[in-house]
Amino acid sequence: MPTLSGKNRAKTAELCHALADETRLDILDRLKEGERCVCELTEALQTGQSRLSFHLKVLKGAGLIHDRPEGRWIYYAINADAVEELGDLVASLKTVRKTVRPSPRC
Amino acid sequence: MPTLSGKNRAKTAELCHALADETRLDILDRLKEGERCVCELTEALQTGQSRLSFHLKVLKGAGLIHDRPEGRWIYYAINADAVEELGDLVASLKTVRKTVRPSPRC
DNA sequence: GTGATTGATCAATAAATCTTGATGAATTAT
DNA sequence: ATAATTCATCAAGATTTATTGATCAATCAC
Repeated sequence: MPTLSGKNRAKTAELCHALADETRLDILDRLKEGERCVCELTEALQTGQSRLSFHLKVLKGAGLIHDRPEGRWIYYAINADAVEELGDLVASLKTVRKTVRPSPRC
Repeated sequence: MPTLSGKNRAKTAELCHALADETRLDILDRLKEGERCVCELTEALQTGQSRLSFHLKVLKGAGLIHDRPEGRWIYYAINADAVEELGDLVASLKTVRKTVRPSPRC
């Protein structure tokens, strides 16, 4: 349960950092259709293989995707658990207290 | 509705980037208790005012927080709408298709 | 008015991130 | 065995982001 506080904060930041890039969001968008190998993604995103590999590594490092080597190919797919964790974060942010405060002093 | 695709992608990336920093997560965690002025946050986070101001600007730029100037103080608070948008992103990521694929060729 | 406080902004530096092209390991085809 | 394909990794450079200290405008107290 990665929340805003405690030692999970670093993990939450890493998760969000992985999502903080248009190329990586694009990758995730493709993976929503199901697992894809790197060459398929390279073709789809029209970009360099090295560049794609870098972003896949970031996504994998954050736990958002996982890979499944099969012969010459490596298939990547969205990790549902990580999405759950992200949901927890949103839920946590929703527990905002109604601002009932006496005029504060600084 | 900021999803993974289309022109909203940039906005989604900005939203996630704002969350991709431990200091900013810390700020949000404090703001969950209700609105706070900068000097309160500076006190709570034990950090420089300039540094805090920078991160507040990032959060505000992403729409995650809003400010309310009152006399000498500026109160910051979480923007519930932005949290909703984040929820949409998570929902979007949950619509992952079951990987039913014939062995693909590259 | 003077002086203190709140908070933004700027300039300079430091640090992290991204991109590109090259190389190399592993697998498959011939 | 040789050659081609898939993909990771590395080094170098460019671009972004974050930190620090200084300055400035606005508000409030006296």
